[in-house]
Amino acid sequence: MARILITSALPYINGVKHLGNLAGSMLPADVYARFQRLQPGNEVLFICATDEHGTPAELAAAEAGQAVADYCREQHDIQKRVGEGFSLSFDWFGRSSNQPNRELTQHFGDVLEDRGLIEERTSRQVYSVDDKRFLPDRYVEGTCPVCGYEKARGDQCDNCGSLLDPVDLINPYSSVSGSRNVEIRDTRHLFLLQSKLQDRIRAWVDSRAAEWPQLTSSIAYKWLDEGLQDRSITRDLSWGVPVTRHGKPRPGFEEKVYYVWFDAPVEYIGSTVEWAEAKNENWERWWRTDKGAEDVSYVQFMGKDNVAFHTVSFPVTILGSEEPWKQVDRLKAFNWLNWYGGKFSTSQKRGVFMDTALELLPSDYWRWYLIANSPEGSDTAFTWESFQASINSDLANVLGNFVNRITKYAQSKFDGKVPAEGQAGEAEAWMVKELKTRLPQLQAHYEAMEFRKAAAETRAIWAAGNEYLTKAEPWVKYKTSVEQAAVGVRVGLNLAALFGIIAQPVIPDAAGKILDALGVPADKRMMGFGAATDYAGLLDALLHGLAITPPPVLFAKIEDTQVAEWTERFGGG
RNA sequence: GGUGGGGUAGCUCAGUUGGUUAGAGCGCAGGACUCAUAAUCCUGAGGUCGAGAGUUCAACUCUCUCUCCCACUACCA
Repeated sequence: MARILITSALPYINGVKHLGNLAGSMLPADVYARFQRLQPGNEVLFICATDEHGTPAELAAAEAGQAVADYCREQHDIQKRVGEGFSLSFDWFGRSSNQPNRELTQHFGDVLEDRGLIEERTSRQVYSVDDKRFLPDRYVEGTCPVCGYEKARGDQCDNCGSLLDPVDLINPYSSVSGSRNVEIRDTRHLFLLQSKLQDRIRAWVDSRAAEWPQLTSSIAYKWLDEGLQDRSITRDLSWGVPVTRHGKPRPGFEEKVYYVWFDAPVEYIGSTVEWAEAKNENWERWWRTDKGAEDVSYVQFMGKDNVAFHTVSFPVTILGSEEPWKQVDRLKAFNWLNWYGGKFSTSQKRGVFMDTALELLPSDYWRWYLIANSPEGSDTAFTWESFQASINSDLANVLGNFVNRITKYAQSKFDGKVPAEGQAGEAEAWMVKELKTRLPQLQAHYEAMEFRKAAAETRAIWAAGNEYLTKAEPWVKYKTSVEQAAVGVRVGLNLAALFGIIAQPVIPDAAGKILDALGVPADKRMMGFGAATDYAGLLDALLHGLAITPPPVLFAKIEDTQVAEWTERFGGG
């Protein structure tokens, strides 16, 4: 009996996420969670939340003319609904602004200070008098001291690529308001002394890196090799976790909060606490190795931009606390899903966003495409043409048509019942051999979190079903021997059920329709395939005489006219 | 600039420790079949594996140089 904790990188609160965000963490995490739930005996906890603090949230709220708390509550509800629309099966979708995260973050702040890992330092920051706020580097613009470009950002010049310090900009101004009434002010902040933990973090990475993909470990080692720098973990903002010491406002920090990157990963734990409070469950047996989490296997999913924070920064918080917190075991990172060679972009409205996607097509369509073309090995391009080709071929033609043809035939020739007659022969032996090699491979790909390969293998198994029907040709045999035709129909119906079972992680809605149509009971939908599996038995699992109902067409094809319309509307191509 | 990842059939991508004629899906051409959403099945065409050099009996695979693309580079998250 395995206990598996799964977290997806937390989507930021400032608006509905695009397909790239979905493909790069929430969706594969969901597919993996669904797969693991289908393994007999597994206990799975799948946690996510909105990441709500920070400057962008404040600015987005201001732009929307709302109080930031109201804005976040509204956006959280929207993201929650959209996630449900995509059948993301979070056990809990929390909020980093909720009380549990606040208390945990303050706890970590306290403990780290007790361990001598925090000190106050003064730093110089750009302050916008008119905006009444300190400005993060990228929100300060001005003339580049290197090349003279007039719209350089405070962190980097887009023209010459130089890395900049905002205090070096010539004629700086606020990109929030455009005001030039900005000045450099001293401000006190808490610094986390990451440099002191360099060796411990490296030792920890060494102990885990063998199980991480190359993308993950190379990013972690790069940071370690460059040397961990002490890092400010507080900000001059009002929206965030208040900085406290022993439960009371910290003197001098009344107007400051913890930096969003300090509190966001803590929300993995905080969201679990929210879940436990709501469901009357025990969160510590998932997170405290002294309270039952010792045997938990913890898997994180994220885009590559998040890897450093999960392999280095957050481990500093956890290891530095010297408390028995559960650490990540396996970490799956993704590259980017691109939009016609460029990037998806919220501000430029490039690409398709989750809410809009659901208006166009059912979630299964998107889920299948984004998993079958997952940006695992490198950045991957989304195009309408390949989306159309993939859906029409894989889902409509190979899977949908298979289910349709066999159920319709059973209905017209066998009274819509699973036939009992006939003996398995050569074609069935071939099919058993296919399943015997392919199902364990499918299983292995899922366990290795190789999602493209899992989708390809799933498709190959569906395709083998069509090949089987060509070999068995019940419609030909029916003319001479109804009994022989019955074998093909029985096996075909059982294959349809099996295809529904293996489809569940990726396309849960359609899989459910198939399994319902074939009357497969809930407890017969598990998919743990291995050496002990009775592969021949899979072809004769449905009860003889069981009434089946051909489901309505499972996947409508995507027409050329739709592609043309969407290309026009979304600016692809 | 530094670091990392890529450049393999028209397109999207696999290619394990270097080893016989480099693979898959889509697309394309031809054929078969008719139960089915003109779906399915079979066959075929198509690649000097970014360029050059080196190591080796043997290189898509290892080394070096060059070139192109992308990401990260710690105060956006």
